[in-house]
Amino acid sequence: MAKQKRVTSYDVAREAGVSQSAVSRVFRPGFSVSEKTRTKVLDTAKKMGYKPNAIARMLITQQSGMIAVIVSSRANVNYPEVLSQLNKYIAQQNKRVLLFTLDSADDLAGLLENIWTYQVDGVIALAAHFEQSSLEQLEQHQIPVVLYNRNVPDANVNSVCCSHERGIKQLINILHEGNHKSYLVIAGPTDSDVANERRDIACQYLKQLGHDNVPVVYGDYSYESGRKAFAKWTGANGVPDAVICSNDIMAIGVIDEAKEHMSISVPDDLSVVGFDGVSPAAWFSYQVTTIRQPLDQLTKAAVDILMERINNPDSPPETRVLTGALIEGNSTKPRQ
Amino acid sequence: MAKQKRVTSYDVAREAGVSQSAVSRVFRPGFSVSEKTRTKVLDTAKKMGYKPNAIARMLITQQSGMIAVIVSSRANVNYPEVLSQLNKYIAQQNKRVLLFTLDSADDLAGLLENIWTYQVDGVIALAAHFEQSSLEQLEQHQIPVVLYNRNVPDANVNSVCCSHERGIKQLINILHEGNHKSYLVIAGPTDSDVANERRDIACQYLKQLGHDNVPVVYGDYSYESGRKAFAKWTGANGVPDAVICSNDIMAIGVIDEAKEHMSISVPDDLSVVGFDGVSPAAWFSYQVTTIRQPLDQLTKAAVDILMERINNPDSPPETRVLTGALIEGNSTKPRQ
DNA sequence: ATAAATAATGACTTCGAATGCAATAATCAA
DNA sequence: TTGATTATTGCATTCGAAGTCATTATTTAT
Repeated sequence: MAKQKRVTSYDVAREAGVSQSAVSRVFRPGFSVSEKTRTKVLDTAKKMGYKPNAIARMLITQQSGMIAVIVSSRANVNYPEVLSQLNKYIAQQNKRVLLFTLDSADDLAGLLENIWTYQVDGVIALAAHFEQSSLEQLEQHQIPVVLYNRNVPDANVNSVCCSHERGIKQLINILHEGNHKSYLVIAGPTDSDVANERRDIACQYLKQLGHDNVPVVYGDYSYESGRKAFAKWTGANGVPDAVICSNDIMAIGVIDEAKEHMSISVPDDLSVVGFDGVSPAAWFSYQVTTIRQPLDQLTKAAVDILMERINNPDSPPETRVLTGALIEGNSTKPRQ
Repeated sequence: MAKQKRVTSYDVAREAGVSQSAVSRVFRPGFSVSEKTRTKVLDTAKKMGYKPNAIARMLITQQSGMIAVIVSSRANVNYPEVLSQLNKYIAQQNKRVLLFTLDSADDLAGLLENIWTYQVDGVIALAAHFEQSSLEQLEQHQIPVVLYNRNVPDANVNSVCCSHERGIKQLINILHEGNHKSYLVIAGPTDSDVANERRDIACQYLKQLGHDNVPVVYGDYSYESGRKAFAKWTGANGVPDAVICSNDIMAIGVIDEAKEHMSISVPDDLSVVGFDGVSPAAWFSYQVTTIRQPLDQLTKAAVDILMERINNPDSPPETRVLTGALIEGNSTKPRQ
């Protein structure tokens, strides 16, 4: 039970009667070692329980094999899943995820400095509101970055995102063609870029279709906030024909609120659409009409793009926009 | 735009006219440095954009400041949230989460070797089925481990878990006292320790209360699996008085299946209980009677215990069992 | 068999910060 | 002012593996 001392490449070298360099080469792929020494080293290494120290390797190779993933501390509803997926693909590339939490937006500069000290091979940002200057900070350090579901207009950034524009227009088309007249938009938190984007797209497109001055109320993406926002607005203004929610969970809240407290039938008296395509949206009690974000492809694309920049730092920035799939549920229905 | 060279402590030392040691000491808390050199160093460091390299520091101090978190690749439903929480508390301790994925149980030994090479300060395991031997492997390397929601009987391990026993008994008491006669247990995947534990506790306690040979069918914790398991069993055997599901999501599946395909009313004709207390369980359309796992306390406890072992390696192993809160929803009702 | 080409090896340096130790400077007491 | 204490400093070494370069062993060609 004595405190095990760490076995180093020198220990193995001595024991196997070779040089430390030889041991090192055996553990690096594609280096020239004779079969004899290779087996000798591998045998003694196994016998002594030697594994190359990742930290020392990082220091000398200047490559940590780690990818920094930045998530917001007040986690957006489906980010945990995104994180899981990312981790899966990153692990497939034989790299590791090093997690960083961003508490408030103004910590970003400090956080990036911090990330940099870890010599990470790349960064994937889920939550941060990136300014151009932050990106430059990382560029200076030659660290490739991919933004997930975050568009920085006219910046040279790698990013993947689901086309909110296309998706939201599809949803609104259904409502518009279904002859809905009065609308309500329930948007997400205003400090979220994505939430603002979804809101703006909806409002603009509605206007374009002739629905001026559509009211907008705000939630925080949660079930409760959806319920309350809907209850409060309808209490004062009556029931609209259709509610456009910035995510599925709030849409579910709206549906439940209608069901519980009002004698409003969804979809007969009220149509509701969401966004994201999370699993509860498909549950029988809700069947929300929504756009499913291609989570799997999005995360895979993010990792692909990042790997490409890591292996080939001069590749130009790339934005990959994937389109979500329209899911026509049972929460919308044309008016007579 | 030229490739920025890394600023080292030597560079700062030269520029500030002091030794490298001085620079190092300025950046370590609690070391003796005169006020004059401290400011001088800090100024030039800031001017040159110097930050101590975390990797080099890890190598020399033998402390990485990283906590390995092991998650299963086929993620258990609510692990993403657990991960987020853990990350939050670990970040509070000024440490980082390094994620590791376990694909199949037999990779564990290799994975642990791998983890060890990163010199992590500690390990939190969410998913792994740990054998005593694996634990010894880490113990040899002096790396403290905390198991999350995983009991290794008569092993000296640090662990936190929610008392399944107490919770499930509470749920069953409600059903039993509510005069339910026929039961069905829908268990989780058999390769999950937690799932098996929940199943066994339910069956044993039911037996103890005089309900022999309660049938058990299996799902995989998913909504669909809950629906199908319930549909299949009732199709062949009729509707029981009560269904005990190993998690909330399957319970929700059961409720929806009853609602959709059968003219079974929950809770009038059928009582359903779940486990976990995930948010959808509280939604108006379901209101599942369940036990809420104290996620926040569990994760906090895990991190606390780990930090204690890191700072004081000789602390004896500790198991902290937290009790979940019973939530009486609207999915259960006493029989006449 | 011998020159030429190739493969394998080891000595030594490197990555960047931390720290033991000895030397020096600053402070204090008398 | 001098010696004793204490606070700062710098030198040199360390952590553990990787890679450069020159050297030696091996293979191939002639």
